[in-house]
Order: sequence, then C-alpha cells, then structure tokens
Amino acid sequence: MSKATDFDLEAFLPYRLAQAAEAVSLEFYQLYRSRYAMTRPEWRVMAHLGQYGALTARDICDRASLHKTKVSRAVYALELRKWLKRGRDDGDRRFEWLELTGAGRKTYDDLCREGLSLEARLRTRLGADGAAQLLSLLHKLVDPAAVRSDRG
Amino acid sequence: MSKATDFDLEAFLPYRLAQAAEAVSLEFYQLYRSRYAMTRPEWRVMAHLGQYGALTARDICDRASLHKTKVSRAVYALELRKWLKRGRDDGDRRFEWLELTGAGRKTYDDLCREGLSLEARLRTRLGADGAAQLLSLLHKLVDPAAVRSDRG
DNA sequence: TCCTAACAGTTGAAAATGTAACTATCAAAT
DNA sequence: ATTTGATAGTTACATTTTCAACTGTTAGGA
Repeated sequence: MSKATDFDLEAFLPYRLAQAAEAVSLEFYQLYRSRYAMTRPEWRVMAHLGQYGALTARDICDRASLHKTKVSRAVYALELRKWLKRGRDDGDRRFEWLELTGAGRKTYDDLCREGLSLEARLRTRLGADGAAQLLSLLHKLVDPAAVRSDRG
Repeated sequence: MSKATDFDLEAFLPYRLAQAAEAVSLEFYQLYRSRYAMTRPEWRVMAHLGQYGALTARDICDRASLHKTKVSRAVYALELRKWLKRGRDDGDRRFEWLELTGAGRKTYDDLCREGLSLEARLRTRLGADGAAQLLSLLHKLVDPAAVRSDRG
C-alpha cells in the first residue's frame, strides 16, 4: 500500500519531464520568437509542413498533437505572412491542403539550421549515446494507445 | 556545415521532450482536475508546500520554475479553498510564509497516492532501470547555469 | 430525395497566461 | 534621517489558449 510520505517530487517523472522540456524548448523558442516573431504553434505547424510537405490541418493536429483551433490560428498567421498557401481539395471540399511558400521554406531552412545547432549542444550535454537512449526512453514512455487529447 | 535537409523533426529533442512531457503530465492533470478542479500551477504550488513544508512564494518560484504571477494567483486560489494559510514574516514583513492547512494536506496526500500509482505505471513502461536512466539524462540536459527564465 | 450523423475547419467568449507597472518593505550609503 | 536601489508580492492590461458552438461539406441510409 502506497503512502503519501513515499512521494518524492524531485524524482516524480511528470514533474522532471515538464521541467526539462520547458527549459529545452525555451532555448529554441527564444530564437524563433526574437528572429521571426513566431509563436510555438506557428513554429510547430511550419516544422511539420517543412518536414512532410503538403498536409491538411487535420494531419497537423494528429501528428503535432496540437488542438485544431491552435492549428487554425497558426495557419492563418503563417498565411498572412505569406509563408504558407492553402488550396481546397477538389475531391472532398472539406479539406484544405497546406504548403509552405518559397519564403516560408527559406524561414524554415534557417530555423532548421538553428535547430541542428541546438541539437548538437544538447547531445554534448547528454554524452556519447545519451541522446539515443533518451529518445528511446521517451518513446517507451508515450504509449501511443493512451495518447488521445488536445487533438481536436 | 549543417544543412536544413539534415533536420529530422522526429528525432529533434525539444520536440520529443515536449510531446512526452505533455502526454505524461496530462495523465495526472486530468485526475486532479476532475477530482479537485485544480489547475496545473495550483497543483505545483501544493506539491511544493506538501513536500517541503512552509515556503515563501519566492521559494516556490525558484524551486518550481513558476512565474511569480502564476504563484500569486495559485496561492490565492488555494487560500480561497482553505487549503493554504499565509502568515507575514515578523522579521521581514515583505515575506509571507505559506503552508498547507489540514484540509490542504488531506488533498495533497490523496494526490500523492495517485502520483505514486502513476509513477509505478510509468516505471513499468520504462523497464528495470529505465526510470533512473531517464532522470539522470534529464538532469544532464538541464544545465542549471542556463536556466534563467519564467522565475519572476 | 431527404434525413441524420460525421467530419474539416472557423469563430466568439471565457479562462489562463505573460508583461510591465505598481505597492510595500527593507538594506546600504550618505 | 533620507535617498537610492533592491526585493516580495499584487494588479492591470494585452495576448494566448481553451471550450463550445458554429458553417460548410460529405457519406449513409430510409
């Protein structure tokens, strides 16, 4: 039987994960925020479009674990800045295909380079195969069958 | 020289960390939210007071990596529900010492038990020494000297 | 055809958050 | 004693996020 006194906040995984994720994502956030005035959802949407090519908003919701309203507003903001263009699907007119413009891809490429540089620094902190170990552990942690939220 | 095409979102640590942290913290959030209508900052503040006894708001900002306005509002909410009491420091009247009430501690104890149960499930997913490895890697990742934000 | 349910995506209002300005208190230097 | 600068914590306002309701479109019957 578990007792409340057994609880150790410093070793509590949800807490430590949240702290580490926040600290790390902040390093990157400050960059794209100061350089391009982008928000986190905007970068996330751009990253997925840059990485996978044309996607629907729904695809991005699923893959990026972003709520559909966040995606909708991020897409609108990226479109305003001419970093993204949309086109209706002819077969099923509910869908919109989203794609980066040339300018959007330029911004994406620049941020990729910065991302790689950050990644390199993180891998230094983690040691030789620390990064691979970490990715593997994170993968085990996220039970795909259990993740069903914030997806619209 | 790094090229944008080298960038792999699926292996990008800030992204994977954010996803894992969100998925895991959500499992616990849904519990204290549905059972006690608590927000994340409220639980964070309660967890620190339950774990370490009386603290000032400033202590909680530092230890929990919460901005002081979040702490201020969470403290107010917990006080309204009579889960927390405050007292001015006699020596330095700028400080307030925050402490859980009996009712607050009861709630805290209940959530500790739930936290331990979640922790056990997570450790199962991670395997024998996976949890210890993960904590160690997360520790390496968060360079204490580099963390200077969201602390008020 | 018409009805119903589902889906993609948007919008408005409420809640939460971030930023900066604020009050009150203290410490150090003059 | 008074000024200056720092600190603890709160509050106001702007931005962001969430939640629910909404539009428009498609699919599957009756």
